[in-house]
Amino acid sequence: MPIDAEALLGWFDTDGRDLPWRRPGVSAWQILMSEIMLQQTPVVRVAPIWEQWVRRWPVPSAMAASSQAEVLRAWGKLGYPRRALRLHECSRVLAEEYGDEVPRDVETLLSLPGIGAYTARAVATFAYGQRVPVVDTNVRRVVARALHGNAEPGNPSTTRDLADVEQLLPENVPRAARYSAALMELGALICTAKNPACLLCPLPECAWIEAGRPAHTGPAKKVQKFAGTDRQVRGKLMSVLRESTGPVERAQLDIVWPTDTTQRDRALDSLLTDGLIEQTESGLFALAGEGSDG
DNA sequence: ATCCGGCTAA
DNA sequence: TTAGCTGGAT
Repeated sequence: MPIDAEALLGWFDTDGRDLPWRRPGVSAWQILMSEIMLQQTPVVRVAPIWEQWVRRWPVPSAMAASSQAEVLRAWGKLGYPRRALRLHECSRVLAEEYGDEVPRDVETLLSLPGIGAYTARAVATFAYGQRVPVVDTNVRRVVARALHGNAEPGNPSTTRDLADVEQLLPENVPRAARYSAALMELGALICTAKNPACLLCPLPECAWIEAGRPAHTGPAKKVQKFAGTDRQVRGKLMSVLRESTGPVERAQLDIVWPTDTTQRDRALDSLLTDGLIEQTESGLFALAGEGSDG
């Protein structure tokens, strides 16, 4: 049972969000920046940072000319700062090896740092209007429900979902690109994880509705903890270095997590390993690339 | 508590 | 294939 393109696109025209990276004239590089920021991060938190970044780094070479520390500071509290580091590296590769432009084909996009299965296809579709299946968490949920009649996606592999969406895409290329955006939008606004707004859903047919909205069967998703984890400690350590204007003493870092010194040391070490921070010759700590020119 | 337009290393 | 990675809003 297909997901009706006419109904979905009509709804997207009237009810789709006017997101800044969907405006006409936004470059592929700027769309790529938005996609990296949107990985695991809500739209409302990304939008203001993205607006700053498109002005500050309108082309890859502009970002490549900035230091890692500058990029990490501008990243602010978006979270998962390894994304910022990879985007910076990506900008360097684009500037040096691709003539300061974003490649169009999925295979090449996949080879770039920080770009995986979702982001490569998102850029190919949203920046270049190609007919490529784009599968994110929203699309997986919509397909699981409307197509297969399941409350939630089953296996974590997206291979099946890519094949499903490939089948769903309209043959007309620009129409297929809009269909992908609309499918994601439906999952973000209507077919949400909790309390889906089925009464507002534009789809004339939905296998999940027709099955009586059965509950999810199978293992529950693992809950991702945050409080008390190394991630929280890393976040606190990074915050100290972001807010400082230069290298800081070890003691400045120690005070943000005084309880568990073993965990604190482990977190600090992992930041060094990830290349997010560095230690100066005199033993002070700083954001990566703090000393390099930008 | 739960959810965000995932990627990478192992 | 899975674990680990951030932080804010609801």
